[in-house]
Amino acid sequence: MINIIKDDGEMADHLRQEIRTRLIEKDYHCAKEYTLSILSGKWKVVILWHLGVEGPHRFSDLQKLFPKISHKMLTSQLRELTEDGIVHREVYPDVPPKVEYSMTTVGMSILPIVEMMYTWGSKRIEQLKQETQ
Amino acid sequence: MINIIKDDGEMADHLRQEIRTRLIEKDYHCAKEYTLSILSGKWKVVILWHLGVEGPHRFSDLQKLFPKISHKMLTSQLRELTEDGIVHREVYPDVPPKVEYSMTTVGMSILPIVEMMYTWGSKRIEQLKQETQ
DNA sequence: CAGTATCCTTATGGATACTG
DNA sequence: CAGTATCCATAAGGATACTG
Repeated sequence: MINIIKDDGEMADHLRQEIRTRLIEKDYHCAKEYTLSILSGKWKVVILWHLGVEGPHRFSDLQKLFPKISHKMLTSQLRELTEDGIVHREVYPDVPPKVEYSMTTVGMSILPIVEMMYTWGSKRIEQLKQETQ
Repeated sequence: MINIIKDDGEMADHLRQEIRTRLIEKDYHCAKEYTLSILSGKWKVVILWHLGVEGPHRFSDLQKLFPKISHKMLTSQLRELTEDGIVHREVYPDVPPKVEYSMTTVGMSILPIVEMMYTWGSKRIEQLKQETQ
């Protein structure tokens, strides 16, 4: 189901929300923009990589993986990925709370793009190194 | 050659510049981030699509293609793509000035990723339509 | 543990005017 | 035509304190 809830909170990713709105209103130029709006975000592709390749992670696991990410950023990136149906959020009725994030089927289907980004980026960085030698 | 010129101008894409700096200092977690930093930008993938599929375009051609883009945005997106070696900027000694933008070889090599983004996005949008029926 | 809420600084991006 | 430069409104994102 298209999640029409528009987050008017302070942390709204404005561009992403705009494209979500345009999607619902069938007013978008191009499907590429939708994909980009899902992947754009300082930490999203690395989060997806870890969830896709290594399996489910808890909130605190991800914090340990990315020591430089702020609490607020990690929260918002995960919420947006969940809203877009890429990531599943499982809350266990434990005390203290336990929340696990994992890839959905839709999420796994976007992983090849992330992998291509990795391959292309690696090659390009190698190329740049050669040229500066 | 890695372009080390750091644009301290007002329109600097901060995240992109940060990753460029980290790249030069060999301080990056992952090559995926570099690729994403190149493609991230409200209009970049659509610009790349048109240049890659339809061939070279003049500045004013692109303005006609995207009536909603501001002059300043188009300028900055093209400058960033040029800095990253994705797009070539050819200035003709004409009066009035003529400037033509085209894909570099490196740019063409990133096009498959843009195409995958298009394919994935189209399928996902179709899927979402089905689910809301 | 896994979040929200608030405050505040920095970055983004539109509108407009000017230039070779 | 193809840009720069400046001003200004809005959005993103860090730090900190609080909560179930």
